[in-house]
Amino acid sequence: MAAQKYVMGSLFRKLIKPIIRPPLLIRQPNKFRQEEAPFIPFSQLQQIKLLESEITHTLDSCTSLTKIKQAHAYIIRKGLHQCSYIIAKLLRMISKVDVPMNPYGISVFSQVKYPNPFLYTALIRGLTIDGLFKESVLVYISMRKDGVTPVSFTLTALLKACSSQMNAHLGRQIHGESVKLGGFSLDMFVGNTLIDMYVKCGWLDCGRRVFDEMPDRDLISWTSLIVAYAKNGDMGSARELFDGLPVKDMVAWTAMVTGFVQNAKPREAMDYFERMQRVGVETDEVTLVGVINACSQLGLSKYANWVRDVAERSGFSPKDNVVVGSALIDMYSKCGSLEGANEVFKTMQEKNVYTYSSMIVGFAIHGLANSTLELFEEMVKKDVMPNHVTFVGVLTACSHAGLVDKGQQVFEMMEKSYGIKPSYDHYNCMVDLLGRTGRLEEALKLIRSMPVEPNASVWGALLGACRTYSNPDVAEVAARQLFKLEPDGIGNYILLSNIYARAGRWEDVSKARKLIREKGLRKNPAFSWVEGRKGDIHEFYAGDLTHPRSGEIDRDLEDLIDRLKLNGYNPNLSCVLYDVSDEEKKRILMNHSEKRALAYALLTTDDGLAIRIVKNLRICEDCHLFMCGASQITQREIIVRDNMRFHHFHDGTCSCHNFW
DNA sequence: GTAGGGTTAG
Repeated sequence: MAAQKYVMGSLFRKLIKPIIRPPLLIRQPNKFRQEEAPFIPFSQLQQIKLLESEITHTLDSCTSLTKIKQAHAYIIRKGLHQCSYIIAKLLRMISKVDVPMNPYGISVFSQVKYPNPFLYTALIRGLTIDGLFKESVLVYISMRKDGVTPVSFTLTALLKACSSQMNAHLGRQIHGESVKLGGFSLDMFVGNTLIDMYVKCGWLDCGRRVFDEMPDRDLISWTSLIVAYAKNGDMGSARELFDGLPVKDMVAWTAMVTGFVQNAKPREAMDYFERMQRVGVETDEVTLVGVINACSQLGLSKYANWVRDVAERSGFSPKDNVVVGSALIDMYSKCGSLEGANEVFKTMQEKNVYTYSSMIVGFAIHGLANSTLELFEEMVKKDVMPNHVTFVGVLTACSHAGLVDKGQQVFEMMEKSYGIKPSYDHYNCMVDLLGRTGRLEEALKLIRSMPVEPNASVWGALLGACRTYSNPDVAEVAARQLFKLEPDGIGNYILLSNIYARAGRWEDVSKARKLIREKGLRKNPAFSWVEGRKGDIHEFYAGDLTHPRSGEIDRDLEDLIDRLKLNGYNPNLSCVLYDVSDEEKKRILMNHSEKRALAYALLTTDDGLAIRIVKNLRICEDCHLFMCGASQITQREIIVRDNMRFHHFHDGTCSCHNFW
């Protein structure tokens, strides 16, 4: 019976809609309505309808404040400035055209005596887009005071505002209230926006609950949750949800690809992208940026060219797409190919701050300080405003090249000339810059002069410098702070113990190692990867001899070491920070993952080709020396990307000039 | 009106 009633109800609404829907002067169902709403005869209604469509049409082409003002004057002349529908349209145009909603939009709005819910909503949306959160909530409050019932639109606009303010409490309150008012509490739009809000505010569980309670879900609901899990580092749950999707569109696939990239799983990202292509899902700019980033993380050149090809074939050429182009620059430089990066940079017609910054960072991590500084000047000349990332690039370049004065000059100029306040990242670069040249005390002074409390990465940069300059005293100062800020950061304990080891303070070494054991922390294994002949990837872990061609690798490596020794190479035993015999130290050094990766590459790739090795930790002095020698003896170019920067080994020397 | 995105190093 009840069901029948409902069907009748909706049928009734459908039937009468064209007759009773007042197309213009929609009045609020409030107490004034009956007395004050003017009666419009049917003949006039027809005319007004025509006018309405004419004005709507004009509004669509409003592209500036002047045009909007003209349109508004016209609306007033025609006597339609009280019409919620028309004014709502005007407000929507105002937010599109970048005219401030406050005060112009508000003044237009306040001329309407009886605003309907859609007009209120247009104002709330407009204020939200302008970032005027408080104002949009105030409008909502006055809407409720006036007895105007919010519609589904209103709720999505408000929830979006709450999400941008990270105020899930208020969002929940507003939603709860609307549930009481009835009707649309969990319609798909509201539900999806609610999920998104909870997720963006970090209330993943609440988001999940909304998802579970929604009577109907669509792809958007699923994708929102997939993204939430991915951002939370839970790719397992993301994958589970994704697998459960009967129909997967481009956005859902892209969410997975990007999710893997954000969780530093580039191989899985590539894998998903390939699957996505196999099932014939289209690729757009966003997908491409994801794959390109995956490739940057992998750092292997064969994939780089393939990805660029895919981009071109999908119709996104760096020539006319600044986003794809900038991402490609970053990718090529992280794959060790500055030529590739440069080539893309030159072909790009539009260059923005991302483009320049990517190229600047590219030069910086390859140690080309002069090119970095030149490009920075060019960018300024062309009126592209640098941002904080640009300065990270410039400062990194100064740091890698030991240009202390220049770096300090740039650091000061940042705020004075460009109004960019130094952030942690910039302090980090400066500590690194001072620390690398041995000015540990100065670096410490800089940290102590910071206007905000120094964070872990700043202290970490100092600790790293203490390792290079074997300074256990300053190291202890940094370590004390780090242990407070990152009690579970294994790297800090290892660094400190290595610094003690260098200084021969073995008792302190064992104390530091005991601390690690007590905390149950596990060391990150060191590994390297290298491309095989067919673009396949081979991973080598330090001391792991399970590669199928381990026997040959061992043999060739010993052979290579013997040849290097004839050339004057002497294993640098001080790189082994264990208190063991020299023989054992030599064995440990030989099993460093980058050496094994090199031996494998020499074994399997053709002469004349550059060998590219990517590793997860910083290259040690002995391996650096070894690579220099190997590049001379074998006459192969060797490019190693460690977690800091690139080293190009060529004919016995390295591009970093042994300063890294 | 609702979902996926660009440049950061140690």
